[in-house]
Amino acid sequence: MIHQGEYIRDILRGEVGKTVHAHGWVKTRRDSKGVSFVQLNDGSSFQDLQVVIEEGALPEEAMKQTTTGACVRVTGELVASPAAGQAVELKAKEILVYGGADPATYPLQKKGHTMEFLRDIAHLRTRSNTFGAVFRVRNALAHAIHNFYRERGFVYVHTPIITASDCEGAGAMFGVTTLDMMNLPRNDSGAVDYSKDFFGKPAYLTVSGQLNVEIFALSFTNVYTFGPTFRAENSNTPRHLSEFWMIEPEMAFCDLEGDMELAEAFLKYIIKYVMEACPDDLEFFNKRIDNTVLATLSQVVENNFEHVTYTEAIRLLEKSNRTWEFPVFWGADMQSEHERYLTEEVFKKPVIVTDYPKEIKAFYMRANDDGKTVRAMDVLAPRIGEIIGGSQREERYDVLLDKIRKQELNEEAYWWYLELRKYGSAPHAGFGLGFERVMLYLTGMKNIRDVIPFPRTPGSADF
RNA sequence: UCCCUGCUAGCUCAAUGGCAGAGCGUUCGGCUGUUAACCGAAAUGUUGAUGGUUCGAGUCCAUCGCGGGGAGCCA
Repeated sequence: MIHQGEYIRDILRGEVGKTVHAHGWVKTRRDSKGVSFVQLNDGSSFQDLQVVIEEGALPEEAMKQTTTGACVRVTGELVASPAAGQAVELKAKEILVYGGADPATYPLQKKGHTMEFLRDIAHLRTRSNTFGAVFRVRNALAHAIHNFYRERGFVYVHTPIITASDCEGAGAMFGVTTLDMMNLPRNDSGAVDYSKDFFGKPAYLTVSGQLNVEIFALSFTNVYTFGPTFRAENSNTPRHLSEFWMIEPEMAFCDLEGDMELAEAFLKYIIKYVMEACPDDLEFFNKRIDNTVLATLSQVVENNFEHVTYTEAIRLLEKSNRTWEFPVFWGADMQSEHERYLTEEVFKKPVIVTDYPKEIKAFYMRANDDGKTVRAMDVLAPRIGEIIGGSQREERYDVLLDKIRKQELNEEAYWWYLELRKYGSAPHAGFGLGFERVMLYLTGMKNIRDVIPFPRTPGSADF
């Protein structure tokens, strides 16, 4: 295996004169009279290692197989590069071809490909410049998230992926069953008899770890989850996946102000972290994908988020003298066009909207004294819309029970959630952040299917 | 799920209802310490599928499939 110090990333910073072994996949090859140039990449950095092969230095058979897409090990001397583009290059003395790649059929060309085409070859797109950069950033972002919470004493909680409680929210859920679909057990009234199913009752893939993580917040104080989430909604947009990753912090002894403070610090931290960890990759995104990415990220890190209440936001929209496709009035849910107007035209930066009407928000959000609004907050970002949704939770037993009853939810299903308010309740708050939405923001990529290794969307679960 | 739009060579795209094209890639040759190199030549097609209209359909019509943009749902 390859150890620290042996990746191409390390070789590029290596000492001239040393003999090194470079392992990787050939990105391109250029031939001149008497010399060939092979760009080698092992995923460890955006920059390739330029391998220089003088005529006759390597066996002809091996040279024939050293084509775009081939996997090779090159042994040689690291030398200073006489040309621009790289500080050092590898002067080949020996080559081992692990696996060739027929140039006539290898689909990746030197020229740019569309994201749609690359998505169809998800087993090879990881070797392209764009997806190399995307997945290095994704990796750095995951580390940034854990670092942020660890530095603040948060406990990382693994909430369940399979859940038998259908009380997690309004999102459509995927069923999990081992029943024979061709021969379903029925009860007397003809309905499916789930007592015969694997868990003895209907089970689903989780749409959120929030309710579970609240249990841990009321024991470990500050906690977070970071894991996959599933939505069976028939959403076909560049911003939705059926399987995506979500980060959900939850803090005891915390109100909405503390929640917002953490959300802002969190976004700034992870952006800064990735900017420092992946400068080459971000520069590539800025050059080839979206030339506003770097400026936008710096701007977010350096400035404070805007804060408005829902009521103020509605007033701003009403004052705009625009004709909206969806009418604006107090009590209406904000639409994409409204969010975009606020973030892209009024404030031109992330905006935190708070205190929404209780009718358009979830039952567990803490009621304000005005009787009309709840302590909810959405962080809206230019271009991608809602990136964080959170709230202070209703910690008062009677108020929560009343809400569950008024919304005609299944009171019994929430028995343990209610008991958390009965035994040692505490004010607490949290939010959910879509991991891939942050990826869109960081990379400037336009489609969420291109920032996750293997996208799952309605009608599509390849690879 | 709704609205709009697209599907032609490996890729990106041309083609008034009338002979199926180009660039890139590939192969071969040339030139050059090259950087998405350059010059010349060659090979490459069930025009997404199924029906229909027509003397004749890549082009028009219908249905289906898949992609893209927008919307809804949301993270």
